[in-house]
This record gives sequence, C-alpha cells and structure tokens, in this order.
Amino acid sequence: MTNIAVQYNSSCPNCGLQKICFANGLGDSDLKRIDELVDRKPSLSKGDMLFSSGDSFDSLFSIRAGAIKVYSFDENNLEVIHGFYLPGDIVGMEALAFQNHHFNAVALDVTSVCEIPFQQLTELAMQVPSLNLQIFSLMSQEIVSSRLHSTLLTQKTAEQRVAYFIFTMSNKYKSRGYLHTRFRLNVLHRDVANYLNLTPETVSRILAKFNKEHIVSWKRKEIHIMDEEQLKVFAGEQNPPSEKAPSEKD
Amino acid sequence: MTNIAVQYNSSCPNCGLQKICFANGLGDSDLKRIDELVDRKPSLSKGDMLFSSGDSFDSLFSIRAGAIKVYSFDENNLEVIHGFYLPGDIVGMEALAFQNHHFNAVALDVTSVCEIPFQQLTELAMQVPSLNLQIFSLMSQEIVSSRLHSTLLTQKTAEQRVAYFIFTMSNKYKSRGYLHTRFRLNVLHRDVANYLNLTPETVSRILAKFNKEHIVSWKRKEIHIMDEEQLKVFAGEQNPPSEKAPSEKD
DNA sequence: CTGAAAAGTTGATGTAGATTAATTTTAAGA
DNA sequence: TCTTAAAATTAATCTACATCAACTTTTCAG
Repeated sequence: MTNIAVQYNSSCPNCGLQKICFANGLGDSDLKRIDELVDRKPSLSKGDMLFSSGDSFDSLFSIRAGAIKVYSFDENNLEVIHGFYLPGDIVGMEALAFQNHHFNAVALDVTSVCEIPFQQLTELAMQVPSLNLQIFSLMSQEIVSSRLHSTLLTQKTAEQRVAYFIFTMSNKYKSRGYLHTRFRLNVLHRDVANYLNLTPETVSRILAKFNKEHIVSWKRKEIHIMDEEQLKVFAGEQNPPSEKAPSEKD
Repeated sequence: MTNIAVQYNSSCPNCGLQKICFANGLGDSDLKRIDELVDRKPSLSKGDMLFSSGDSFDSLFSIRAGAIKVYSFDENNLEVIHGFYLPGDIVGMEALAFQNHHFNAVALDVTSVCEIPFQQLTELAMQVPSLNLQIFSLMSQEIVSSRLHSTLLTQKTAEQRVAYFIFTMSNKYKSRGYLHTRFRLNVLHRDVANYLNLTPETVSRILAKFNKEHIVSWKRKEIHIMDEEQLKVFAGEQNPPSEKAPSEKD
C-alpha cells in the first residue's frame, strides 16, 4: 500500500531529488564535492527528534524519505505547527541566523535524511557560485511558502484550507514522482487541524463531507483522492465559473 | 513632531543602521566595497511603488527613512498585507529565487532607500564570507518573523494582536535610536486591520479602549504610548501573574 | 491477542469578531 | 480656502467555527 515509487538512498549524483535539493544546477565535479560532505543518517523512527528548540545549530537536513513536522510552543505550551516536510524538502533554514534552533523537528514516520554540515556547506558555497545561489533560492522559497500559509489561514474558509492542504501534499508527491492520488500520510488529523488553525472536530466534519461526496477519503493514514478536479475547486485553486472573473494578480 | 533622531543619509561606513544592514560584521575595506555598489535613491513619495508584482527582480532594498508596505492580492483582488518595513529593514529577499517579484512594495510616507544590485552583492559576497553569512542571516530572520506573524494571527486575540503590533513597532524605533513612546506611523487603521486579520471596526474599538484606559493613543498617524508596561501585558509579552506559570519553551 | 489510552466522530450550544449600517472626522485636490 | 471622497467611529446584529459533551474507533504496549 505504501508507494515508494523511487528509492532515494543513493549518492547526490544518482539522487532523484537532485533538482530540488542543494545540488540543483551543479556540474559533475561540484556534485561530487557536495556529496562528500553529506552525512546520510540511519533512519529515524516515528517520534525521533531531528532537532529540538535550544539545540545548537550545525546542520541543514534534506529529507530523503518519510515526513518531518516542524513546530514550536506558544506561551500556554500548546503546539504551533509550522509545516510538514516531505522528501526533497529542506529543514532547518530558519535557524542559521542563530546559534541555536528555535523550533522542534520530529519524525512522523520512518524517515531518512541527509545531514549537511552548515559550516562546510558555506565553505563550498563560497567556491561554487551556483551552489550559493541555490541556498539563497531555497531560503527565499521558504519565505514565500510561509507567507502563502499565512494567506491560507487568513483568507480561506475551513473547507478551503483542508482541501488545499490535501491538494498541496498530493502535488508534492506528484512532483517527486510518487503516485499522488493514493498515498500514505502519517499525520494526525489533530496536527492538520493545528496547522490549519482549526479544531479536530471541524477537520473531521469536513473530511466526512469530502468522503460522502466522493472527493477524498482519508482513513487510517491513507489518503485517496477520488475527484482531483473537484478537490481543486474546493481548494479555491481553480476559478469556479463566476460572474466577476478576477483579473489575475500576484 | 516627527522625530528623526538621527539622519541616516550617509555612506555605509557612517551609517547608523550599519549593524542591522548588510554591512554588519564587515571590516573597513569591505565596508567601502559594499558602499560603492549601493545606489542611494532620491526620496520616494507616499504612494510610490518600490516594486510591483511581475517586475523583474534585480535589487534588494534597505530602508533608510520612512516606511514600506509589502502586499499581494488574493483571488478576489483584495489586498493581503505581509509586512510594514521601517528604517534598517531589508525588502525584497523573498524574490531572489525568482526572475520576477511576486509581491508589491509601496511607500507609505516620504521614504528613502538604498538600492543594492543583487548580482553585484552576490559577487562581493563570494569574496567576503562574513557578508555572505549576513545575507543568510537576514533571510533566516525573515523566515522566523514570518512564522511569528502566523503565530500572532492564529494564537492571539484581537486585543493582543493590536497591542503586539504597536509594541513591535515601538521596539523597532527604540532599537534604532528613535524616540519610541511617541512616533509617527503613516499606516491606515484599515491596513493594520488587514495585516492583523481583523476589520477596521475591531481595530477602532480596541484603540478606543486603549485610549480610554490611558495605555496608547493613536490619533492622526501619531502614536503615543502612555503606559508601556500595561501595553506589554495586553500584548501577552509579559507573563501576567498567573497560577500555572508556563515553563518557558521556544 | 487484549485492553486501556489516544484519536476520531457526531451533535448541541456558545462566542469572538465579522458584517451591516448610519454618522462623524480627516485629508487632498481644485 | 473650500469640496468631497476616503477613512474612522459607534452600535446592532449575525455567523463560521469553537467549545463542550458523549460516544466509537484505532493504536500500541505488554
């Protein structure tokens, strides 16, 4: 049932995630050099911390398989979830202005990551302009995705948020060569609710509706998208036929 | 009434904002080199665009005086405000992964900026490790501040958000050597409401309350903080005496 | 496999802040 | 300066989603 379409365990030159990781845009010889400084960690188990708030910051992490949740606590010690990271995503960039991490990162499933020592990465980047540019690029994408998430929380209804979340996860799998209409996502509904600034009850009610209308089923960590087009419409990603066609901005 | 405590019109080596701008951590000779590639723009007037969505991305901007609003449009063509930037802040970092800007930046007041051509900046950064690190650092701070803003919108009440906004702006002025209990902020209440995901009516009611309780007055673009401690408490920045002392996390 | 705890579901009720509307104040061009 | 549109204020009402509560299903340690 789990659908690992490709095994991404290989070295950078052979890695299927090359194009979206640090290696993007590098020539063969530079590819080898970055490959040498990558530490491929043994698998993390569900619940293992990748890093915790307060840990010293030394490395960035690129996810090869599995899923990572990044979160902090508010003043009442309630979890605030900032993102779910899937294969190809980079985790830890928000910390590099600081000595220490300000967020927590935990494995949601069996997960394997590449650890890239930041000191060595920057040293190499100083010699390889396209690598340096790629780091800038990944960071600016993180800024944009954080702003998009804010927009999602403030501008969209509960239903749109849930639909958009599923749609986005599906798209990530799609772009990485996995089956995107049926996949395992080991994320609690409670965590999705938190991430979308909703309650578990609200998420549950919306999923029940999607299920009844044969759009998406999400049972026991397995997501099955039955009507991709309709999901897109619910997510507000596709202009539904409307009288006032919004002039495309942004 | 406007209180420009320091004039930041000078070259980088003499600039009061040096420590928080790109120049941070640079030696004298490197300072001169970055100074040479900075283009000090003539003042922008209120309403002038610094850049617009779709414009090609070529430069970053450091604000010397005034204020800049960064925003996009949602699918209904309503403004979504992502931030207000004051002297010392850097604008444009979210764009550098892309050819073009995805956001709009407009001057809210008479504003002057330093334009830093990105191409030249990165070329210099490749030769000056501490400059490269400073760019990374500024970007990661932008990620963190974006996440903090999300947390503000999702975890705090309307009153806390308004108090926190005023408190944050005041702190920015303070850290840059301006008078921080009385300052001009040429931001519409409507824009504050938008930024905080509230309606103008709600902001108005809260400001009326703050005024009645002699905490803050905000009349005709002039903010006067009368009770800083109480403002902090309203902002939730100071643990009010409570039975369950939250164990400090994050 | 078993059973206790965690997670998820479903329905009834509550509320913070939105919406609507009417009025006053402010600002900016002529 | 005057004029008028934009912005801000204040009050009455409404609503999307939270909260509360009771129950079912899933998970996982032993």
